[in-house]
Amino acid sequence: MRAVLTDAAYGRGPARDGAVNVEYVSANPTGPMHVGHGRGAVFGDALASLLVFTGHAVTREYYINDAGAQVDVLARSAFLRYREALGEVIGDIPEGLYPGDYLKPVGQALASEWGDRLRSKPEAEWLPIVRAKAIAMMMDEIKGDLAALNIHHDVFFSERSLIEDGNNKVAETIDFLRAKGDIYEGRLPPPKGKPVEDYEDREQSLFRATAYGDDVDRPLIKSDGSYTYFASDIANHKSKFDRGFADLIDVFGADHGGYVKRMQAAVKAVTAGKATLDVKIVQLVRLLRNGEPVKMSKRSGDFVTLREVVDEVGRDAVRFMMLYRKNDAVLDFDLAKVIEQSRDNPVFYVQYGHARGHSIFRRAREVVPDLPAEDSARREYLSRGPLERLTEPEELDLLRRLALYPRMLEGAATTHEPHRIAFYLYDLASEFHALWTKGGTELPHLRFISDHDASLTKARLGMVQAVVSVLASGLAILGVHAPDEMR
RNA sequence: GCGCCCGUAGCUCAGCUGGAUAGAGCACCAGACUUCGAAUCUGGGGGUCGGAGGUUCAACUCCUUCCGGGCGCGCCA
Repeated sequence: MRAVLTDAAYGRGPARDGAVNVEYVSANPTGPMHVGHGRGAVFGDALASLLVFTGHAVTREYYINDAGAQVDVLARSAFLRYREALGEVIGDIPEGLYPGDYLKPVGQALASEWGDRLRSKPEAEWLPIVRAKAIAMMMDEIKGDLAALNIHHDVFFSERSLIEDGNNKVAETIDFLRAKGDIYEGRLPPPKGKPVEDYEDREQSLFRATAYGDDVDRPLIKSDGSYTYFASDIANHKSKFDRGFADLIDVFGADHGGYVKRMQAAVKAVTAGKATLDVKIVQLVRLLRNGEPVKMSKRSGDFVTLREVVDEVGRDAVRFMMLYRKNDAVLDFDLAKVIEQSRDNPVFYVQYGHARGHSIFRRAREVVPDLPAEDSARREYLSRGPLERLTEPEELDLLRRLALYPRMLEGAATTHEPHRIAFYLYDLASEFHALWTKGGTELPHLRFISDHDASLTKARLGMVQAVVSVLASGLAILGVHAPDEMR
C-alpha cells in the first residue's frame, strides 16, 4: 500500500534483456483506415505500451505494403482522378479501381504539380510518379488517422525498400533459404474450396514450410518472375531479426488468420529458431448504432472510416472499447452506447472513478487543509499518513485489489493480452464506487472524509490516492485520458 | 474437404495461463439521495460453462470426437 503511494512506477516491471518488435496497423496505403484497422492499431499500441511498462525495450513498427499490385491499382485510380482534375469527364470509376472520393485530392495535387504533362506519357512512365505521390498522400492520411488516436510508430518499414536495386533483401533471403535447402522446385496441388479460375499447374519455387509446422509449402515467386507477398514478408521478418529483435509480435486482421502458420514457419527457418513470433489476430468490428448496423460511408467508397468514428465518439471511447474485449473475439461497437454516461459504458465508469477520487481530494481540504494539489506532492504527503488505520474489511478488500495490479500487468504482458487491464480497471472502479456509496449511506463510519478525525482521513485519502494512481496508470497504458473531473 | 478462432445467465461478455459454492453489466423485480458528485450503490430471481468421452487428487481451463457460428484456403496483399 505504501508502495503504491511512494513508488511513482508502481506496477512497472524490471528492465529486461532483449528487444521486442511489435508490428501493427500495416494497413495498405490505398485508402483511409476503417474501424477494423483501428482495432488492430489500438491493440498493438496498447500492447506495446504494456510491454514498455513491464520493462521491455519495444519498437513499434509499421510495414508499408507499397510494392504489390494493389498500389498499381491505386496509381491507376489516382491517374483517373488526375484527368478528372484536369477537366475531363471520367464517368463511373471502372470495376477493379478504387472508387472512393479520397483520391480526388491526389488527382488535384498531381494536376497542380505536373499540369497536363503526365497525361500524354505512356503508363510505364507516369505510373511510378503517380504511384509514389499517391502512396505518400495515403500514408499521410493514415498517419493522420493514427494521430487522432494518439498512435505513433517508431519505424515505418517499406516493402518496396526490400526489393530496391542493388540492395535486394528478398533475393538475399531467398538465396539464404535456398542455401539451407528450404526451397525446392515443385508443384502444388490445386486449392480446395472455391475454385480458382486461372489455375495453372506449374513448377515453381516453393518454401518448405511444412518442415516448420505449416500445412503446405508456399510459393515465393510468381509466374511473371516477381516475388509473392509472402516472399517479401519473410525478408521483412528476417530484417527484424537482423536488426536485433528476438521477440517478434505481429498484429493482423481477421482476414489474415490463415497466414499465421506460414509466417511462424518462415521465422523459424530464417532465424534458426532463435526468434519467436507471436501473431495476434484481431477479429472483426461490427459497427452499430443503438443495436442497428451502421450504413456505409460515401467518402470511402465502401466502408465507414476510422476517422468518422473517432470524430463522433472521441479517442478515449474508441480506445477503451476496442480493448474491452479479447482480441480474438468479434467486437460489437455501438456508437450510441459508448458516449453514454452511465454504468453501461465502461469507459465512462472507469474515468468517473478517477474523477471521483479527485473530487474527494477537493472536498478533503476542509479537513486536511495542507493536502497538496499537485499529484506527486500529494502522494508523498499521503504516504506518510497512518496507513495502519485502514482496518475495515471493505478497505482491506480494496487494498488487496490494488496489490493485484503488478501481477495482473505481468500476466497481461506475458500473454500479450492488454484487455486484462481494461477489465481490471473496471473491477477496481466498481469496488471503489461501492465503498464510496457505502460511506455515504448505510455505513457512515466508512466515509473517506471524517470531520472529527483528521488522522483517519489522511489514511483513507492515502487509499483513495492509491486507487486514483492505479486507475491513472492503467488508463495511461491503454492510452485513455484520466480526467480530474467530468462535470 | 482442410486450417484457425468462437460457443459460459434471456442479451453482451469476463474467468488471473488446472484449484474451493462459475463472475460482471444490460434486462426483470425490490430498495438506498438533509451523500466526500445518486452520472452511484444494495439485495433478489436466472447457468447440465454447446453435446459426449478422456487425462487428473482437481477441468470453464488440457486431449479426442461430434454439433453450431465466424474468418481464411495457389503465383491477392
